[in-house]
Amino acid sequence: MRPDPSNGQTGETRQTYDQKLEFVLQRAAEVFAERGFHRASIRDLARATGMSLAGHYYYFQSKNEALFRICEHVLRLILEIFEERAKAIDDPLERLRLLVLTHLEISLSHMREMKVLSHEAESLRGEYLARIRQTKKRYYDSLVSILREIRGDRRGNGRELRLAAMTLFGSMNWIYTWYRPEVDGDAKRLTDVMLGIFLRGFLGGDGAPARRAGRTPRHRSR
Amino acid sequence: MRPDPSNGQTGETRQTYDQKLEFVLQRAAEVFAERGFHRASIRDLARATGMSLAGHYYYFQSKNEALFRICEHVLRLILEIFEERAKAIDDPLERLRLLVLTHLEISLSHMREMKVLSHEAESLRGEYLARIRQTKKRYYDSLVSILREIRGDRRGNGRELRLAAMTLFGSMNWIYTWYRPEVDGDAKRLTDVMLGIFLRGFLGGDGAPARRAGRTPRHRSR
DNA sequence: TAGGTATTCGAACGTTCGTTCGAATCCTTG
DNA sequence: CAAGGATTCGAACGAACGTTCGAATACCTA
Repeated sequence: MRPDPSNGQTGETRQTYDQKLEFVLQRAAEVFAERGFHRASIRDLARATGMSLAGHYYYFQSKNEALFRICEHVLRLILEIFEERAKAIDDPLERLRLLVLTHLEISLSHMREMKVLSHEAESLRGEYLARIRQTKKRYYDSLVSILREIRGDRRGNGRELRLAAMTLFGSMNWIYTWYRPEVDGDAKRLTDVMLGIFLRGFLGGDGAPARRAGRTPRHRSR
Repeated sequence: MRPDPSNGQTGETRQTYDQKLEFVLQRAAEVFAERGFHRASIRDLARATGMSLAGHYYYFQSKNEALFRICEHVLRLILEIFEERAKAIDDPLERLRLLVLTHLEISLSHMREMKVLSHEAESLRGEYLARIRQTKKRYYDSLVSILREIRGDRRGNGRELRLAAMTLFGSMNWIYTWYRPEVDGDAKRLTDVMLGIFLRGFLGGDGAPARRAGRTPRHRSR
C-alpha cells in the first residue's frame, strides 16, 4: 500500500513516503507553533506545504493524529538520545548534566516541535493523550531517580524530589517563550547556567531557603 | 449607560454590573483554561454561566476582549500586590522573596487565570497584545533589577541576569501543569523550595556550573 | 402605577472548519 | 507502450463558530 519510492515535491529529488511524511509533519509543527493548534487549519498547512488541502489526508488520518505524531516524535527523540548517551555514564551528576544538555539541545534544534509539545499535547484525547502522558512519565521518572541518587537517602522525601524535578522542568520548558539565539547562546551555555543554578541549590538545600544573607532593614535607605 | 445597580443571576442577591462582569470573566477563565481559548466557544461559556449566548456581548465586545481582560487582570494583580508589599522593604533578598511569594500565591489562588495568561496571552493581537507585553516587561524588569542589586556589579552582565530571570520565571510559570494542592503544599512551601534552589544557585554562581562534586567514573559500578 | 433604561434573549447571518469522495495524475513495473 | 498501484486534487458536505440585531423582559425611579 505504501512502497518506498514516490514522487518529489518540487521536482528536485525523489522522496520516499517516509521522507515526505516527515516534511509534512515538520511544516505542520511550524504552522501549529505559530498560530496555535486549534487556530491553525489544514488550509494553513496546505499553504505551507504547497500541497492541496485534501492531499494531506494521505499522510495522516486526522488533524489530531498530526499533532500526536509531532509531540510523540520530539518527546521520544529527547528520551532516546538521553538514554543512549547515559548508557555508559554512572555518575549521577554527569547523568543529570546529560539529561539537561540533551533536553536543551533538542529544545533549540526543534523549538517549534517543543512549543507544540508543551502547549498543545494536553489537548489530545483518548489513546493519543495516554501514550504521550506515559512517555512523559517515563522521562519524569528518569529525572527523579537521578535526583534521588544525587541527594542520597539521607534526607528529602519524594515530595521534595517532585518539587525539585518540576522546578527544573519548568526552567527548561519555558525556554521557547523567550529564547533568542543571537543573545542567549547555545545549548551548552544554557546548560551551564541552568544546571549551575539548579545544582548548587539542590545540593546545598535541605528544604529551608537560603535566606537572610544580610540584615533585613524594614525601612528604605534611599 | 451602565449604572451601578442591576439584577442578580439566580435571584439570591443583587449584583452590580461590575460584580456580574467579574463573575462572567471568572467563568470564562475556567472555560478557557479547561478547553483552551480557541477551542472554547461562547456557547461553552453560556453553559457555564447559565446565560444565553448573545447575553455575553453585553459584558464584552468580543471573545478576544474577554481573553485580554482575564490576562490583564491577573497580571496586574500580581504586579500591584507585589509593589504594594515591597514598598516598605529595602533588602533586595527580601524583595525577591516577596516577588516569588506573591507570584506563587496568586498562581495558586488564580490558577486558571494564570494558565490562560501563560497559555493564550501571546495569541492576542494589536493593542491587546501590546498592553499585555508592556505589563509583562514591567514585571520582568522588576525582577532583573532586584537580581542585579543582589549580585552587585562585581560580575555578571545583562545576559546572565536575563538567563537567571527566565530560569526563575520558568519554574514559577510551569506550576499550573503539575500542581496538586494535597501533595505540593501551599505557596509558602513552594516559595521556600523554589527560592531556596534558585537563590543558592544564583548567589553561589559565577556562570560556571557546580560540576564534578565527586569523581566521574566512566564505567558503571553496578 | 407609568416610563425609561438596563439587561437578556431567540434567531439568524456569513464564514470557516475538518473531513470525505471520486476522479485525475504521476510513477514504476512488466 | 500498457497496467496498476501510489499520490494528489477539486469540490462538496454538515457542523460549529463569532457576532449581530431587534424584540422581550427586568428593574429602578418618579
